[in-house]
Amino acid sequence: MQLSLAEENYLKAIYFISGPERNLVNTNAVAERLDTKAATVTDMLRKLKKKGLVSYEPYKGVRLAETGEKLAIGILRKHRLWETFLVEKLSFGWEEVHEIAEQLEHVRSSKLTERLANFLGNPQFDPHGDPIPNKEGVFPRRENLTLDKAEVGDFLLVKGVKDSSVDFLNYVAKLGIRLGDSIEVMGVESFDQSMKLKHEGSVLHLSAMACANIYISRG
Amino acid sequence: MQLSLAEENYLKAIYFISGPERNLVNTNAVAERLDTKAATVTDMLRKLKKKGLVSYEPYKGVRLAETGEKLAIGILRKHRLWETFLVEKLSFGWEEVHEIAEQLEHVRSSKLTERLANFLGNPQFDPHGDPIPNKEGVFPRRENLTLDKAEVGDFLLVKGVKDSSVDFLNYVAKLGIRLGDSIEVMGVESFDQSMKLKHEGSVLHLSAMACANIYISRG
DNA sequence: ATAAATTTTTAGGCAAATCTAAAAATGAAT
DNA sequence: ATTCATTTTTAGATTTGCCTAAAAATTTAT
Ligand SMILES: [Mn+2]
Ligand SMILES: [Mn+2]
Ligand SMILES: [Mn+2]
Ligand SMILES: [Mn+2]
Repeated sequence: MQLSLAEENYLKAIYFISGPERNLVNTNAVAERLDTKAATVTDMLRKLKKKGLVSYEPYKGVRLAETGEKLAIGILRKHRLWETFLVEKLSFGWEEVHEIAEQLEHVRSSKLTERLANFLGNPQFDPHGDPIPNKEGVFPRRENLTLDKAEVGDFLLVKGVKDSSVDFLNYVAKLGIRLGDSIEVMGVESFDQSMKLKHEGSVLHLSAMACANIYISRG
Repeated sequence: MQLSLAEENYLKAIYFISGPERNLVNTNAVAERLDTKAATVTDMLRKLKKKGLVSYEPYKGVRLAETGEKLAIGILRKHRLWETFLVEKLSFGWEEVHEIAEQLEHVRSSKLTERLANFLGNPQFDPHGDPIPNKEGVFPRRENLTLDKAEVGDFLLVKGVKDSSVDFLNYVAKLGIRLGDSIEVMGVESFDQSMKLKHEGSVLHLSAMACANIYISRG
């Protein structure tokens, strides 16, 4: 199946919006995510349906068909591999790579994808801690535990970020927090749930909102 | 200037057809190279002219304007850098990389291009021995001497291939000839100008046609 | 110098992906 | 159960890149 760039982006958008529960996705949600108009989305949904990539009933919503999901995951795999390449091999900052990977993910060559994965040491997670599906589309397991759920006295490892906006990524980088770092919860302010943390020997204060966007694992 | 993929391919096609002498390029030549129709080319030439990227007079021909040439060389730089990456880092064969580089060359990010160049050690020549222009668009010098011009007794170094077709690249690879190898001319058959060569200790026979497509330098 | 062949452009269309504006369906509120 | 608001689709255009067929210009041959 030879997809256009636009079709690939629609599949990926539907994949993300529908989430792990594979919910029905609204036309407007797709339009907003792709920064386009609802009428444009309707056109594309009919096209994707005709190609058998989604199930779509007018006014009801859309969800990925099996083929569509396979393709979406394939594009996601490429996206995250390229992001890893850019950070690990070309020394890009983790806030710079998404935009470039949005282009690279559309390069068609399964041999390239697999050679790249191998060159990178078959990474399981991308620079933001997001799981990279393997060639068969299977994701490595990751606890979806965020820092705000931790308790005083916990010793934790930083596993990823939930919010991958440039602003948040820059903020986390400025704090010196990197994936794999260990953090100890020293206290939680009951007024606003902000946290006092020990990180690399020094003490940090993070808002509840920031904590809710950092993935961690226990010990 | 934000170019479409099609526009970039036209600029590159005109660049190659016009050659180092910057000759006027015919509509049909562009159509043939891009595997499209003359009428389509005419449309695009008017568009590129309006953008100031080419000078074009109906029925006369087209040539790149300064901006157009700069852009074409920039795409060529990316193409050859990606080819180098694929061969050097991902162990692709030199006959496989052109097609993939045709896609990668359109990825827009000057930071990516320069990081990639740096990662590769700022190579001067691509896997086919073709010169890689630097960031300013300046090409490294290469003698355009081919093996068929050499004489008996010459000691030579293989510098590149003139014909980059998959067939020829496979043939040269099968012979075991690689860039940088040294070759000694043992004899030239006066009947058909085929050459008897010493390469890596053994003796090779190459047709005049093959020899005319191998770039060499003297000692 | 004409005629024939070739090249190039023009005319008219088509498919993909987008838009705006209007109509229709759905869902929420009285 | 109507009415109102929101969501979604339809209708009608636009732009880009491509096509075929016909016309026009240029080049080549007689
Ligand atoms: Mn990303
Ligand atoms: Mn990522
Ligand atoms: Mn190439
Ligand atoms: Mn090359």
